[in-house]
Amino acid sequence: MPSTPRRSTKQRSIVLEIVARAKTHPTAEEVFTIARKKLPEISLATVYRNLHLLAEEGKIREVQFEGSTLRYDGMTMEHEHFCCRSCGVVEDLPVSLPAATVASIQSQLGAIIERYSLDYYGVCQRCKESAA
Amino acid sequence: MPSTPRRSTKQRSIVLEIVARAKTHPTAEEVFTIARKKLPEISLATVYRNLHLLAEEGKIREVQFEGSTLRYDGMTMEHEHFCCRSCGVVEDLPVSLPAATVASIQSQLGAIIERYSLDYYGVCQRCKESAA
DNA sequence: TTATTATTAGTAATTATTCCTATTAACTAA
DNA sequence: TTAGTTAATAGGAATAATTACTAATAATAA
Repeated sequence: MPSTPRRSTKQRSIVLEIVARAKTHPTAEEVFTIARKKLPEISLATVYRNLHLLAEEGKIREVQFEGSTLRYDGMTMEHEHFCCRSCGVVEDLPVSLPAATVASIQSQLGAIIERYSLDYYGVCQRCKESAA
Repeated sequence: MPSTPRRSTKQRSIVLEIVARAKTHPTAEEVFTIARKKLPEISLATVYRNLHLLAEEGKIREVQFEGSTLRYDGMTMEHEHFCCRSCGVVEDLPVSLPAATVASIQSQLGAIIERYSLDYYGVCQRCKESAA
C-alpha cells in the first residue's frame, strides 16, 4: 500500500521547526501561538494536523504527562522524562531502560513491546532548594 | 493544616468499590455507567469528584495512556503497565524499577523523585497470534 | 433532635480536540 | 511555463471530556 504523497508546506515546516527548537515540551496551543508570529494566518486546526502527521512520521514525539494535556517533544532519540510537580518543568533524561529489562517483560507477556514511556515525578533541584 | 473532614457517602464507597474490583482500567464515564446500575440517581460530576478525591487519598490511582482519556486503577501497589495498540487491553505488570535505578537518576538531577510511571506499548500475545 | 456544612444531582460552562467545507497552493506532466 | 489534479489550508462549527455552579440533601457533631 503506497503511502499518501505528502506535500511540503510552510505551515508544516514551521510547526516542525518550533517543536524541534523548543526547550520546553509545548502543547498544541503553545506551538500555535509561536507559529502565529511567523505566519499570522496559520490556523489552530493546521497546527494540530501537522503535529499528528509529524509524530506519525517519527519526526517529533507526543508526550503525555499526568494532569497535563498532550505535549510535543522534538527529541526523537529514546529518552525518559522528569516532571516537577511544583514548577511544572520537564527535563529530558538521556537514558533508557536496559534492553534486558524490556526483553524480560516481553517474554513474560508473550507480547511484542514496541516502545515504552517512563516519566519520573517529583520536585526538581531548584524547587527543592528554594523550599528549604 | 488540618485536612477537611470527610464524610462517608454511598456514592463515594460505590465509586471506590467499582474501581477496586475492576479488572480493566475504567474511565470516569465507564465508572459512571456501572455506578448507575447500583445507584440510578448518581451524577457524573459526583463520579468525577470522587475519583479525584480517592486518587488524592491514594486509594486508587489515575493512569493516563497515550491516545486515551484518563483512567483509574484500583491496584495501589507500585506496578507498571502494558497496553496493546491492537485491542487496547491494559495489563498490570507486578514489577518495579530497581531502587538503584531511581536513586541514580535522582542524584543525577539533584531532585526528589516521588514516583514514576512506566508504560509499555506494543501488541499483546493474543493479538500477535491471531495476526500470524 | 437540631444545627452545621460537606456532599450531591443536575445542568451550564469550559477546555481540548476534531470535523467540515470552500478555497488555496504544491506538485505533475505536457 | 502552464494547466490540471488534489493535498493542504483557514476558519469556524461540532464534539468529547472535564469542571464549575447552585439549590437541595444528608452525614456528622453537639
